[in-house]
Amino acid sequence: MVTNAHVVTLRDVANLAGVSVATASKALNGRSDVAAVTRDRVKEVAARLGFTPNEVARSLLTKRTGTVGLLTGDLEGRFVLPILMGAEDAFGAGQVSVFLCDARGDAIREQYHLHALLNRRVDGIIVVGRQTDPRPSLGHDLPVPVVYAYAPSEDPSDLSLTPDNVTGGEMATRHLIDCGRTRIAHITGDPAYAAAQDRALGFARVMAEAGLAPRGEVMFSQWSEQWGRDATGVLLDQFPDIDGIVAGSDQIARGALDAVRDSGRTVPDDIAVIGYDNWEAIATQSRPELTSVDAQMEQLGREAARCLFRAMGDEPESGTRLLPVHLVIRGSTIAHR
Amino acid sequence: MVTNAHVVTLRDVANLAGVSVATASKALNGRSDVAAVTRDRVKEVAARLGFTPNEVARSLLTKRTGTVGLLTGDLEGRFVLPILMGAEDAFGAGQVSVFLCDARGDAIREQYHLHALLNRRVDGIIVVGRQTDPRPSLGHDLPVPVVYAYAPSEDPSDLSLTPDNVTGGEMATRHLIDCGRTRIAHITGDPAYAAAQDRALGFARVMAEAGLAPRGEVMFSQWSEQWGRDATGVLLDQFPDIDGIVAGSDQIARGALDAVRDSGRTVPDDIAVIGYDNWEAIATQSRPELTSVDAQMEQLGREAARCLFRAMGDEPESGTRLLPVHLVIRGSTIAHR
DNA sequence: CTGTTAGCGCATTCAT
DNA sequence: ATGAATGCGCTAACAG
Repeated sequence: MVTNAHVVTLRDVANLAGVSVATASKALNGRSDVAAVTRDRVKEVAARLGFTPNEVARSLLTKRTGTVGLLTGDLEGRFVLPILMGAEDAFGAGQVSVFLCDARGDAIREQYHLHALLNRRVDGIIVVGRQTDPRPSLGHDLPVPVVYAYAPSEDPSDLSLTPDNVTGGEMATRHLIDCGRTRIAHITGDPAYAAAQDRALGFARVMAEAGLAPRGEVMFSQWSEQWGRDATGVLLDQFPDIDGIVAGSDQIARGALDAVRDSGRTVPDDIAVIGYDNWEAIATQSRPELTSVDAQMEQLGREAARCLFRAMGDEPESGTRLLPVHLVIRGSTIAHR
Repeated sequence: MVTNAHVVTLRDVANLAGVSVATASKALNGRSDVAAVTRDRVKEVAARLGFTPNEVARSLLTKRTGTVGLLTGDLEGRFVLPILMGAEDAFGAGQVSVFLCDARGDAIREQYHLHALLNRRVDGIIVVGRQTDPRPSLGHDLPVPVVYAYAPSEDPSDLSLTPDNVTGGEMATRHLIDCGRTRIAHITGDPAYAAAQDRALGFARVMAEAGLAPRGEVMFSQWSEQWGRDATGVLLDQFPDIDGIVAGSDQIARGALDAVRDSGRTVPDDIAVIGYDNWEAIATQSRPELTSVDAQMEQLGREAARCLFRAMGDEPESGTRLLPVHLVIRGSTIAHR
């Protein structure tokens, strides 16, 4: 703050090095047509003066700012953060800086932020939703490419990346079956969420394939531990022979763990429980630790960044791509020994 | 993407409106010396063409980009996210866009990001740490103001904002005493954390003031539920008459809840438990819900933004300011009835 | 190899 | 009230 009022410019460097601004520019940018001695001298002076190239000026000229916008609906959501991290990471390795915009679930604010981003001439935009339900497209009359992450765009001609929840539900269910369970129920969250429906679909498919009858209907309600406890309580009364529970989220699974223990049964010996999301704070802190399906959000963010990068160069892709999820096995399905 | 290759510029607007670029600029920016009819015409044309002022060009001229950098050491941390949200919110209300940079705990990366931010000519920087332990200063030879949030700078001539953990520890302890508890212990996390030490200090002070002897030494170890369970188990053996536990975090508190229940005792009737951080996912999902101390991170982020805003204008402030925390009372200290 | 000339898009003098 | 000229800091043609 107390520094020299004058930020040193390329002109200062050139003057002090006794060359023209153009030559200084070439020297600093490693262009070939400049004498080695000259280059060294310029670089030395630049370093001595603490010269930092003004990206703003450069951007104005090159029509590329080296910035992208990360437009999120809701920062609070557990899922957006890893996506941000992945994207930030993928870009950070390059030369791109990231503008973070939180619309707080408000369409007006989103529009406002979108304009700010366009005015700032970002090279591209990643839209990160909080749910896997399709969301309205930003439209196609934008001067920059857009990639939708987690929440896909309603418009199939946009490029969207979203985790494969159906396969996730299948994997979870198959894992319980592989563990020798046959009397399995599915407790999950809000039926209004595509995530809940998709996972339930995966569950139903694998059960049918295996020729197993689910213990009761799929139980939809809320994404909370409370619901996990309550639903499990009902389940244990209704089907005392139950030996496996596929939960729609780690929180629900954790509630299930508590209810099973309260009933005097043991996890995983009597009943195996599997969660979803692999939320570390929940999954690794419970007793026993929770086997869970990991949607690899950070990976998704990285991939979104790569897609955007490609779209900024060549032809843009389109369509909704389902990204793979994977299983993290812990003590709630396979006991330690 | 398929749009007009040519982004419309002020010159286009001026041409079509039949005025000079200068006049168009004045009209759009609401300067007084322009005829009402002319202004309307220009505005109409601008709207029709979908003109968006190029902030990059404007920045080059005005020497202000309307951007700030949010430099964080670790996005994963639960504490930085609300701070980001608060800052983003406080700025978003104005005209400032936020660059998000995650150094991932690496000093080299931090330096790298710092340079990128300076090259992009941000108007200011907020440095967000993951712990409340003081961190190295970015230095004073920067051309823009810096505010440190959560993790204060080691240099007292920097401006730092950090939550008041000592008072937080005091509040928690006093609350238990107010609830009629007198045989109180303190279980907390890693003793290497300033947060653990500060809260323990607050605990010790209030106990002394109240003339109460803590049940045993403060138990330091890890910020985990496991530790909360284990420590509480020991405590219950050693001091069977215990009636209150001040936990250094919500996770520890939750472990304590489990251990207390396992011992056949009841919370809060037999033993009151209070957590720290007010981490919703933990505090509101436990049985009973957890009373906790909230450090108001979002508030801290907002305040950091305000401070930076001020520093960008007038004289910069300095020193480490402790921000107030507050108590959120739930069922783990006062039973419902 | 180096320097000169021309802008990038815009806001701001200063004439008119 | 309007417009022509100037320049922010830099890169990219050119010409020397």
